[in-house]
Amino acid sequence: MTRSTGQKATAGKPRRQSSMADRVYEALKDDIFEFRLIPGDKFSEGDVATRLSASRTPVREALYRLQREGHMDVLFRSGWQVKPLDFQMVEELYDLRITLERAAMHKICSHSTPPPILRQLNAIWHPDHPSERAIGSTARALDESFHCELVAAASNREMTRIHQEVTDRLRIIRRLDFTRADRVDATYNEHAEILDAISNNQPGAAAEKLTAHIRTSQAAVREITMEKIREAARAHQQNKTTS
Amino acid sequence: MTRSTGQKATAGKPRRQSSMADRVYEALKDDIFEFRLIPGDKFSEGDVATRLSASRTPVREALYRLQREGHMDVLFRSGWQVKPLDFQMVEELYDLRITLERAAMHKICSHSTPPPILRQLNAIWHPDHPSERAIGSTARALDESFHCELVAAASNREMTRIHQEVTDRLRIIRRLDFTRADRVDATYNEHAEILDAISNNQPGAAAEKLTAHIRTSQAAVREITMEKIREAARAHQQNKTTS
DNA sequence: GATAGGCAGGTTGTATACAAGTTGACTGAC
DNA sequence: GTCAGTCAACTTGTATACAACCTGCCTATC
Repeated sequence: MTRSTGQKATAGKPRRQSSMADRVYEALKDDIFEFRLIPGDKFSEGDVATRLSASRTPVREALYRLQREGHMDVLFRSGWQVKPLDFQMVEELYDLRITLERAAMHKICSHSTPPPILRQLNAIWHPDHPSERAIGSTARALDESFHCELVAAASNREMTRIHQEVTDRLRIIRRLDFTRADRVDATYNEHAEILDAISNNQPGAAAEKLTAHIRTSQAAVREITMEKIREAARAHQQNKTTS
Repeated sequence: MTRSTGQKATAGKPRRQSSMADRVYEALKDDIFEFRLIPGDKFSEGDVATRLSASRTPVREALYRLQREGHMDVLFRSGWQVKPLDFQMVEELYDLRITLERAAMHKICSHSTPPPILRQLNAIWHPDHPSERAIGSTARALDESFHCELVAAASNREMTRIHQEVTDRLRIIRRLDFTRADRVDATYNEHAEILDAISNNQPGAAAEKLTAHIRTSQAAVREITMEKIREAARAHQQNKTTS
C-alpha cells in the first residue's frame, strides 16, 4: 500500500523528517519569541546560514515564510530585519481577533448540537477546586488553547487558520499577560463565564463577555510590553559592548 | 541624498524592477485564474522553469508563495499540483468574508466622521442614469473594489490584508457572477442599499443587507461553477489528446 | 573644513550542480 | 495471466558559484 506520507500535521509528529528549512524556520521563530532576536535587529542570510550550519537556500525559504507571517522585513539587498514592534498593528490584530472569536461564538451556538470540546474546556476552566488551576507558562498555553479551540469548534477551517496566524503573531505580546496572579484568576473566571453563556445558548452574551475579556487582557499587556522591550534592549546593548 | 529606494508599493509602479520570482508568480497566478491551469493539474518545478525561461530558484519561491496562498499543493518529491477546487473551502471563505465585511460595517459607522471613500462609491453605485452602469469584466472589477474599499474604510490594515487574501482566493469563483445582466442589475441595487444604510448610520441594517447580497452572489455562482469546471476540463482533455 | 566621487566590501537575486527519495514501468517467476 | 521485485528516470531539497546592486568609507578637490 503506497499511501502518501501524510499531509496532516496536527497531532503527534507525522513529519517525514524535519527539513532544514523547517528547522531554520523554527529556530528563528523561537529566537524572535524568546527575545533573543529583538525587534529592529538586522542580519544577513549568510549570518543565519553560518550560525545554524545550513546553506542560504533553506535560510531564504524560512526568512520569506517569516516575512509573510509578519515577523521579518527584507531590506532590498541590505539584509533582513526583525520587524519593529508596531503597536498600531498589535491593536489591529486584537481587533481582528475579537471579530473572529465573536463570529465563532455565534457559529457555535447556531449548531444544532454543542461541540464535544465544550466538555473538556469546562473541565479545565471550571475546576472542582481552585487548587487545580494552572499557573505560569502552563496557564498561558491553556489560555491560548482555549481561544483557539473555541474558534476551531465553529468548524470553519479558514477562519481557524487565520485565527491561528493572528495568535502566532500576538504570542510575543500575550506571553506577558500571565506574570501576575490576579490576571490568572481573572482569566479563569472570565473563561468560565464565557463557557456558561455558550452552554446556555446565549451567543450575544458570550460574545460580549469574550470581547471584554480580550480587551482586559489587551490593556494589561499593553503597559507591560513597553517596559519589557526597554529592558531587553538594554540587556542586548550591554551584550554587544561586552562581547 | 542617499534615501532608500522606497518601501511603499502603493501608487504608480515603484517596483525597482520586477524580479524573476515576481514574474513567475504573476504568470502562474494568471494561468490559474484564467483556467489555463485547471485544478488538479500537475507539473514539476523544472517544467515551469523551462517554460518561463527561468531557473528553479525563483520558480520555487513563486510556487511556495502560491502554496501559502492556497492555490497550490506540493507533493513530496512528486511535483506540484494546482489545488483541486474544494467546495467546502469556498463556502468557508465566503463565511469568513461575510464576517470581515460585517465587522467593517460596524467599524465604519462607529467612526465619528464618515470615510471620504463613501462619496466615490456613491458616485459609482448610485449613478444618475442607468446608462452609466458598467458591464462585464468592468462590473466584476468594480464589485470587487466595492467590497475591498469598504473593508479598507474600516481602517484596520490587518483586516484589510486578510480580506484581500480571501478576495484573491475567491476571484476564480466570483468572476462567474457577472455573466448575466440580471445579476449586474441586482448588484447595483444591493450596493446602493448598503451605501444608504451606512450613510444613515445603520450598521445593523448595512450588515444584514451585505450578508444577503453576498449570499445571493454565492448561490448564483455556485451553480455556474460546476458547469464551467466540467467545460474547462473537457477542453483541456481534448487539447491533450490532439497535441 | 566640507563636499562630491569613486571604490571596496557586503548583500540579495539567480543559476546550476549534487544528494536523497519517490514513482512507475519492465522483467522474471509462479 | 498475475504478481513481486528491481531499476531507471524523474522530482524535490540543499549547497554553492556567480551576477547585479546597494552602502558606507575614503580620498581628492575646492
